[in-house]
Amino acid sequence: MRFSQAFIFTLRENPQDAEVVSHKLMARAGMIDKLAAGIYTYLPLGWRTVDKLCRIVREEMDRAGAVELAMPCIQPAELWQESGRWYAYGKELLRLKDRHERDFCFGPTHEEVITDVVRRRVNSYRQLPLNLYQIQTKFRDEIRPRFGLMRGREFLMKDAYSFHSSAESLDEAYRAMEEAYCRIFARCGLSFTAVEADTGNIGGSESHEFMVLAETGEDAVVACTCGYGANREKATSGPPPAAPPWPGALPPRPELAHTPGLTSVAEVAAFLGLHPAHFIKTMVVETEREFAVALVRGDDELNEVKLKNALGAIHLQLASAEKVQRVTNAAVGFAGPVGLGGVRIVADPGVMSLSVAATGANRDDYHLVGVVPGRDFTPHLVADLRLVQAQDPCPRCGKPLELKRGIEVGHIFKLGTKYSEPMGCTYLDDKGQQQPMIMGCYGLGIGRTVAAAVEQNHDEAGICWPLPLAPFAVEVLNVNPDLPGVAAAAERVYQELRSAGVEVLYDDRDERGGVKFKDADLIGFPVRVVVGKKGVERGQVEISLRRDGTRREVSLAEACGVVQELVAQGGA
RNA sequence: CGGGGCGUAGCUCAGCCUGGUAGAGCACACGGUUCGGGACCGUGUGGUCGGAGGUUCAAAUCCUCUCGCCCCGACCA
Repeated sequence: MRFSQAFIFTLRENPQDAEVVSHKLMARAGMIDKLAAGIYTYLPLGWRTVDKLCRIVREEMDRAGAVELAMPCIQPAELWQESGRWYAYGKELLRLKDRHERDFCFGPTHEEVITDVVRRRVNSYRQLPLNLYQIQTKFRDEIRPRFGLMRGREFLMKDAYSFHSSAESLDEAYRAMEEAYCRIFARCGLSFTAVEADTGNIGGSESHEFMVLAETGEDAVVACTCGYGANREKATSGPPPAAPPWPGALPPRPELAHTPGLTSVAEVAAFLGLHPAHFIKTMVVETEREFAVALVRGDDELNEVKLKNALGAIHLQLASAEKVQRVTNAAVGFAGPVGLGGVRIVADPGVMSLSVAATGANRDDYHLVGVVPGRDFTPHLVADLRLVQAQDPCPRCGKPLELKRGIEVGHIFKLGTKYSEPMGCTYLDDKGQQQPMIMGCYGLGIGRTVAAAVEQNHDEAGICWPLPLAPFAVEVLNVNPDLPGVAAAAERVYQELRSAGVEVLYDDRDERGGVKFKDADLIGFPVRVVVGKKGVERGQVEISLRRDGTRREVSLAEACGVVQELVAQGGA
């Protein structure tokens, strides 16, 4: 491909709305172009990279025994009503009507469609297991799209769905997908980790996320040197340090303490001469069907996802001040479990292990001191509600946990029968009994993975593509296009590389050398062949690597061979 | 949805406070000098100042409404 014909428009400056490096660099390199919030055009260079990733994904999916198909992006509401998600999904689901006023949605995911496809054809355990995948554009009307391709509304995703007649079979497919994902990300040159994850609204029993570690990641993950890793939403820890001994004598029953205007644990603790760990932090939350109260130790934070799961809720949020008032008869900051009725109370084990504690009195400007869990109140449920902190002991080995940030590039789930059951996707087992199929689903964000690759592979000058994702492996840079001898030499190298099957871009533009060098660095071709006047006079060209900047002079005749070798070595 | 910010040339922005002929750099076109790391000089093209309404002799500038975009939060296979 010749640069002059390649539709490449680089930007000298960062677009005004770009926040993270991947967005800035991909926009400047002329790979993507924003059309609307969270909606992007892949320009030719960007599309080539996407295509590279897709090929890798297809190879690994095929290797793992999955079969490709393509489902519609527009889906009828009926299917979503069958699974129940038409009602469970919020505004994130883009709903539309056709000219007959029939309801449709733009698919944010395809469990319903694939389940329908399979249920109408497969009816025997002999036809299982199955694993089907597609690479397709999806749309989720995110509340807040941001960070370019990292959180778009319209985005490309590979999604695979497997169907089984036994948990063992599902497990096999799950492991195969896990391995395929590792191979995919490794082939892309990404440094990543797989962590345990919450299953969210998709549902299911087991779930792992593939995280590319990066400062700009939107997800918090905890990791231990022993190999334990989990999304912070899901992470557990060993027992945190016990609260310090209670100062003074244990009162026979809770006593009121006047704490005017003191609403935070830290303030009240300081005022009463107690440690924050002596407190029971009491939070009122609201789910789609009830109010509930969560209790964690004063020095801990609430993990809302854990609470949501403990309550069996789909949506959960902290109650507004007005609703807190209604539930506790007090302003925010004075809630406590003692004497609180009419709502379910869920306590973290850390709260129950306090021998004595202080907490809100459900009365403005008062706290209770000397509260004994189990004596003065009894929660309806005790469950892990604690948000894991850095330095907490690892739940497996006890060593201190690390807190990192990651970009979620893949997510795999064991769905079980969450879709097959309501949608009647069943098979006859070897005893002639009808059973719902056991399902798994496996997502991989294409655009997000590309963005993550840029986050991990760039420098001051631009992108440093890992060779497998580079839009072109090699650029031939003609420094003096006006000199016929140089042009002929560059043309020769270009043609030889092309004939050799190397993906090469020839910068034949009538531009100054500096402009071409800057563009080459920005776009980030792993290998560069510079053809210029001085070299050509000696029959030499310069070959350099983007990643480490190393250069070498080789003869014109050798150039193609050397480049092929470098490409074969991975361009690094 | 709550809080904050921004919409002026293709791009990045100044001008707005304090109303009075719409600007710069880059890009683009032409001429010349340059030519291995985003060249220089000259000339030129290009703008319903996001939109609607209002105040005023006069609005990019002040007021109201509206749309879009960005950031923080809540939210999220």
